[in-house]
Amino acid sequence: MARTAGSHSDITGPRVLDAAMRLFARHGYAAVSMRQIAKEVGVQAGALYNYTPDKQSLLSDLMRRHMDDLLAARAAHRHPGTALEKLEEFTRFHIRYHLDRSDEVFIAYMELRNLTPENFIAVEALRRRYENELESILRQGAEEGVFAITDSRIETMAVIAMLTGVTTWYRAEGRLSADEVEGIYWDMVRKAVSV
Amino acid sequence: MARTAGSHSDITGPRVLDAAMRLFARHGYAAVSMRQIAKEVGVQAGALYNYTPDKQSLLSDLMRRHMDDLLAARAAHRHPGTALEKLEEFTRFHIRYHLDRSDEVFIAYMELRNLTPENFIAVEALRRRYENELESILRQGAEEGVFAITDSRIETMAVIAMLTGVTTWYRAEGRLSADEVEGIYWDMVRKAVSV
DNA sequence: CTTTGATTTGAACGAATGTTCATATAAATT
DNA sequence: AATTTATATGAACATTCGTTCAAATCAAAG
Repeated sequence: MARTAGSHSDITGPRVLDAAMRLFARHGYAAVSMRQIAKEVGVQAGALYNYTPDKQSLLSDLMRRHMDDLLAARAAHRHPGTALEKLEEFTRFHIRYHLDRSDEVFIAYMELRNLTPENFIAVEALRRRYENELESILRQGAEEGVFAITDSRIETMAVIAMLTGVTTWYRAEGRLSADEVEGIYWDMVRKAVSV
Repeated sequence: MARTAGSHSDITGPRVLDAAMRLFARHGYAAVSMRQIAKEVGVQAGALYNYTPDKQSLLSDLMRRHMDDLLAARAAHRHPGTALEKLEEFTRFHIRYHLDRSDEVFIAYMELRNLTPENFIAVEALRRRYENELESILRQGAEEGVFAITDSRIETMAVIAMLTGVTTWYRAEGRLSADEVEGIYWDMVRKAVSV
């Protein structure tokens, strides 16, 4: 018996997913070859198959992990309170979380069509659970009489689209800090859904 | 001399761009082969090169044409008026236009990274011109004292992201008509930027 | 040091890629 | 009917693709 601990797979394994994430985010899943990923890791293409059964699994693993992490992080931030308090918390959480992980977010939104049907269904279900968090906040606000909700599903999608869009233009070295961006978006979200 | 009029290229030419648009929107530029496009047109792959110098030109032509059409349509709708009137006009125009051309819009937002650097610069400049239309409306509203603008560039991007997001979930056969969707989004946009 | 087995290499596989081109087809002018 | 030329074919090109696998490598256990 040998090589149970201290083997390279502990190191190479994560690096494969890491390289795949960076390359998929930059060039797109279909445009990235297994050989490019291998080169980024510093290994031959054949070695990748010790860590993934195929290329498709790299993509679906990245997506599932992202959605799982997002849902877990969100659950950790959830507190009881008024709808307005919850909405502010959700807004600030969403922006902060997405700014910190622009690569994962980019992949999660751009590469859905490159998922196998079954993988797509699984990832879509996780995404739907996250969206439902916001929708139930908006519904609570409507019951409290503080939010003007015509169709809670549409308002949910509109708010999420607005918030997630921040990843397409925000640069850490840019004019505004993440805190300032958070504040501006929170102002807009609050006004957009308020009565 | 022969074949100046009535030749097949009048028919095949547009069909090539049309097939490319549909397939790029569905599967992504990198995932679509010239042979798939040819099959959709009902022709052999070699014949495509009577209508495009290469695959990249198909993408950049689609994008430029879309941005040109968008800017021209927008120019045709532009009227003098208050900032609020202009914003409503912009909002309704944007949603209506984007709902009618979901394939073009999808490509224009998803395939930017597959453009050659020079093509990217050209398309990005057109997109920027369109965004500037909205930004100047927001600035006018700030001067009039009716809009609360902290950073006009951010508010511009936020509004556009929210509006464009409608293409990701709207289905013509769905629960709501385009008119109803327009109305809901206009309510949200107006409130989001108002003082 | 030898053994053991996890890890990596490097070559090979068939299939698919974008593009080219000589050849064939067919429509419109002469 | 003969000629001309735009259009399309179908085979071929050099690469690259995802994936497999026997053989080499190498670190830890005995």
